[in-house]
Formats: sequence, C-alpha cells, structure tokens
Amino acid sequence: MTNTTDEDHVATVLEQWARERPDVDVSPMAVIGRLSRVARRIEVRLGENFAAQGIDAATFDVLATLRRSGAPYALSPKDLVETSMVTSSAIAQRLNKLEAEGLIERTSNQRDGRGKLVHLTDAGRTIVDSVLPVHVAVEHEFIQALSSEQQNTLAKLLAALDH
Amino acid sequence: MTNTTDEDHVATVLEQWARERPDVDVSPMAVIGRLSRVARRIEVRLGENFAAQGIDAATFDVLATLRRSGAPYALSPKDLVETSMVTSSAIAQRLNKLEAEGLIERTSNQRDGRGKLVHLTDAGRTIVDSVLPVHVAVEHEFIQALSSEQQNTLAKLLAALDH
DNA sequence: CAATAATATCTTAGCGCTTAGCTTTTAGCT
DNA sequence: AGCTAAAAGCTAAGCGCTAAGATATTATTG
Repeated sequence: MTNTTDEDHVATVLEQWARERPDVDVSPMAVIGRLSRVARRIEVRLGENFAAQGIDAATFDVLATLRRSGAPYALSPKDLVETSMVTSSAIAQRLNKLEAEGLIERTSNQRDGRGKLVHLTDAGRTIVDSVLPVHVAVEHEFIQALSSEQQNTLAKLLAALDH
Repeated sequence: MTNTTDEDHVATVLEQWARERPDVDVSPMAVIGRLSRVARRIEVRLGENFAAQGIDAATFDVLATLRRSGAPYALSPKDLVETSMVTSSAIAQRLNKLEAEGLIERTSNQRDGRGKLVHLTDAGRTIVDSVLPVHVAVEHEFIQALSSEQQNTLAKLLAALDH
C-alpha cells in the first residue's frame, strides 16, 4: 500500500553511493531526489482528497482550468493541452469521460472548423466550486511546515528551475 | 505532443483565481503548482535520457537501489518497496520484467520462507554502472540554474516538506 | 500447541497516460 | 486558384501503476 521510509532517506542514499561509486559526484541526486519525493507525496495527499469528493486529479485539472478562465467558461482542447502537463491525447480522453458524466459539453468552433469549444456545464461548475476550497485547504496544510517567507523562497527557487 | 507554456504560467493562474474566487486564498497553489510542474519536467528530461540508453525510470530505480546497497547486491522485494515510491504490486511487476530480461534473479530466502532475495546480475550491474554517470550529468545540468548555495537552500526547504 | 493474526509476495482487472497514426480544416506558397 | 504543409482533434494499442484479493509462511496468543 503506502510506504513509510527512513527519517532522511535521501542522505542515506547519498552515503551509499559515495561508498559504492566514489568516482561519481552524486550530489545532484540530493536535490532532485527530494523534489521528486515531495511532489509524489503531494500528489498522493491531494488524490486522497479528490477521491473523498468523488473526483480525481485529472478531472479537477480540467474543470478548474475552465472555471478560472471566467465566464463563459469555455476553452478549446488546445488551450487545455497547453495549460496542462499531458498530451492532447490524454486531454481528449479526459474530455470524453467528462462529457459522458455531463460536466462539460463540446461544441464546434465557428471561427475555425478544426477547432472545438469545451464548455463547463452547471453541474461541472458546481463541483469545482465546492471542491476548490477544500483542495486549497489541503495544500495550505501541507505547506504549513514552512513559514511564508520560506514559501516565497521556495517558490522563487522553483521558478528558476521551471525552464 | 509536448506542451510549451507561458513564461510564468503560475502567476497568471493565480491572478485568474483571484478574479474568479476572491473568497478563497489560493496562494498555496503558487508553491505547489510550481513544485509539481518542475517535478514533471525533471521526470520527462530524465526519461528521455533513460530511453536513449534503452531503459526506463522504473528499471533504473530498481537496479540503482540494488547497486548502491553494495555487494552482494541483493535485497528483498520488501526492501525495494520501502525505498521506492510505488506499491508492492508495482515492484513485483518490475521484477518480473527485469528477471525476464536477465538483469536480476530471484532466489528464496533461507531465513524466511515467505521472503525472496533479488540479486543484481552481472548484466544488470553493467547497465547501472554505465547509466549512472550520464544520469547524474543530466541532473547536474538541470540544477545548474541554481548556485550551490541555492541548491542547499532548496534541499533544506524540501526536506522540511518531506513528511 | 492449536488457532488466529500478521507478513511477504504475487496475480488479475481496470484505469490513465503515451505513442503512433488518422481525418478534417486552415494557412502558406507559387 | 491550386497544392502542399501545418494545425486541431481524435482513436487504438500498449504500458506501468493501483486496488483488491489469493497463497504461503511465520508470529502471536489464549
């Protein structure tokens, strides 16, 4: 199921590598290892919350993107691909599912015969609006481990890596 | 296929939320959004490197864990589960694949009839040893965007979140 | 010491994602 | 205008992961 690990797994791993491969500078693994682990933990924690509310991260991702785009809550699949971190294929499949559930609707785009427009339905909007506050509360709780100044520092360091 | 996003997508998203839901403090999304995005980018970048060397991240994860455990390069599936971020089921399936490829071997554990021991084969060890330096080089290149002091700061902040 | 609980490992089914490739429509070039 | 290239959206196949559950072995307890 879940896994509980050492107090400081990363430090242990680095010592092991230093012993086994003293010829390689494995220090980058310290930062990146931690980054991946923390990201994974967040993903799991948020996922538990989504599940408790009957949705999943992929669903929230799409609905929230439409919601925050403002009225009339409509974006093209291309827009959704660009703001997400997944392929256009994944978006198409998410939209199939959400359309079947009645949370979005697809219409054709007048201006461009190739394009479509994805509309948030009232049912979809109701769901995002109720999930969002809880979602943010879970995130808030998670980063409580850092002061707001530390949070700012972290955000800046990560921004420098977002390239 | 891949997706290229705004210069500062996160900041834009926050402004949108502030306009649409001024009642919710969405600031945690700034840090966590960035963290997830950066983690995803790293994952993709490392994955490209693994693919270029004929393996994948899951394979490297197992082989590297066995390798850094030192001679005789043997751990139980349980050990592998605990050092990984995936379920025991995922580990079992990874081991099936690696065993079929001749990179590991499974033997029964004398001390505990329930347990097994996963051994790194010579072929497996050859692969990790050749992949490791390149892997670390890619990681090194990625975090070059930060000074070593910044890297230390980042590592400490992330450690505080690894809970 | 027998019965029960816990542990270790694995299999199966289902799900979301990626890759590859298809179709339709628009844009660009000559 | 006509032709080629690019763009937008989608489907199908395959892959790794999770959840659920099965089996076998060891620990625990009355």
